[in-house]
Amino acid sequence: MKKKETQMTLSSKVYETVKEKIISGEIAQGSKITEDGLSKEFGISRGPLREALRHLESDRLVNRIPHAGIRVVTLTRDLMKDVYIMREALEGMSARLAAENMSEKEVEELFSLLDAHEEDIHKNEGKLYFQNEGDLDFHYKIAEASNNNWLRDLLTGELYQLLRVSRHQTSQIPNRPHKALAEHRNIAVAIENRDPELAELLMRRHISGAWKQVEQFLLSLEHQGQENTNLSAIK
Amino acid sequence: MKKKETQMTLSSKVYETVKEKIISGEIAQGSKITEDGLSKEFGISRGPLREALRHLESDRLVNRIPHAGIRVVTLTRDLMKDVYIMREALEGMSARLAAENMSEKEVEELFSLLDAHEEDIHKNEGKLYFQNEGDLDFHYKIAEASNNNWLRDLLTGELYQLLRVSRHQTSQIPNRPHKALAEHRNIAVAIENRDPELAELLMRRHISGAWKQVEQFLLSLEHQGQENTNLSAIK
DNA sequence: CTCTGCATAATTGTTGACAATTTAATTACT
DNA sequence: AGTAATTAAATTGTCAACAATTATGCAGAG
Repeated sequence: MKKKETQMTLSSKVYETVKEKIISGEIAQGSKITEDGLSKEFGISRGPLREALRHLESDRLVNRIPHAGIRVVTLTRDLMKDVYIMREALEGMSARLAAENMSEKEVEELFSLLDAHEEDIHKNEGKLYFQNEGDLDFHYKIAEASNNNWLRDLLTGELYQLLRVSRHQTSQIPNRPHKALAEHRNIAVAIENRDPELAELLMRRHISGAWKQVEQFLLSLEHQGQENTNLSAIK
Repeated sequence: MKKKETQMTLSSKVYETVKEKIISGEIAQGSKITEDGLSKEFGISRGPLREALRHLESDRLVNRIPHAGIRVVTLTRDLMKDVYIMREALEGMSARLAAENMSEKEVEELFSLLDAHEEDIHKNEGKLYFQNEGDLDFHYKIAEASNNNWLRDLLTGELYQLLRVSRHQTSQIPNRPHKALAEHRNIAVAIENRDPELAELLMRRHISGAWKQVEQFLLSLEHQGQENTNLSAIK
């Protein structure tokens, strides 16, 4: 499963590198990207770089305006709302499909994943990073079980990446890991029982509930006059 | 609202042209595309062409294999199933959002659109083209009313385009336009009554019902030994 | 006759220079 | 002094040549 690094095309390598820099926050949200600057930084010509930027654009990690330039995405509250609405629709469907298609073995793996997360929660009480990682792991696994390539690509690609970007902002949210884990377990049980309707319903509730928490957090930030945390460096 | 043709970039012009050629069937499904061939056909260099192909790739209209080449998408039954599942999830959500957000004026326009379709059906009894056009018009309008940029882009972009490609194969399906129109009306009424749950439910039924018809049609084709209609020109 | 290995051809990946467009800064005019 | 037009700088868009990789065809050995 190891990829031959030497055979990877330049543009795909640059794509991965820039993507990680955006997700990690090393390249700030809303900051402007110049092709010349990046190409010199990586020591490549602008050709492959442009293709990498096209790829990032279709991932919605950057916005391009013809002749004007490229800006890294800015996670406004409106954008996050769109993301969570998409997640509710797509992950709900994904949970339904998982309940229909998941093999017995995969269901077992899903439960052992949940057990591992419970361990992590007890061990790392208060360390939100692991909780968030665990949350994403669970959703990732459901998406892979959907047996629908397009759906899986969207959930584990664009949407997943934007969530990782946002995590740097929302990681301070005082969430309740036990509650989230319980919700995950209920979804897993519905899948185990081959109950597609219930699996979808529970997943949708889980995600819309998460959005309510995130939205409250973002609103409280804005009301404290810190709205610039999301809009920094626009100009 | 008119676009300045002269300001459109070459790559975007080529993108639109090739896209229409694929949708119209002028470029056959599964056929191989060479950069050199297309660039000579359009009289441009390979640079902009490659970016156009990248765009088509992210639209899922072509498949690219590194160093090996590019093939136009082939609409297998499996792919169509994925598409309709996506539509059920996303258009269902779109109908829900439309019921929440659509302005009074937009609702009126939606109903007059339906009236126009009814006219078309009576006038062009048996002319399936208009019926399909009308069907897509309705779904297009719902998508635009969702007030969610990402959702709208997906429905009116990738998914919409693939449906247009498939219409050349499925246009022979003996559908019942009055039934489809009645379902559209019920959805519109649910939106008018500001009933998001019902609007979503009806839209999902409408789409999954359409898929059952399309699937039956594709299966009957395969059983008649005409499965090659979908896979022609692979090699 | 089939399989392996090499050489050739075709295609994609990459580069650096050049052209076109937009943004800004400066100058001229009211 | 303020505004509009004009020019200069920076950035993106495009091109054609070159390099790297993969597929193809042929020759020869088993």
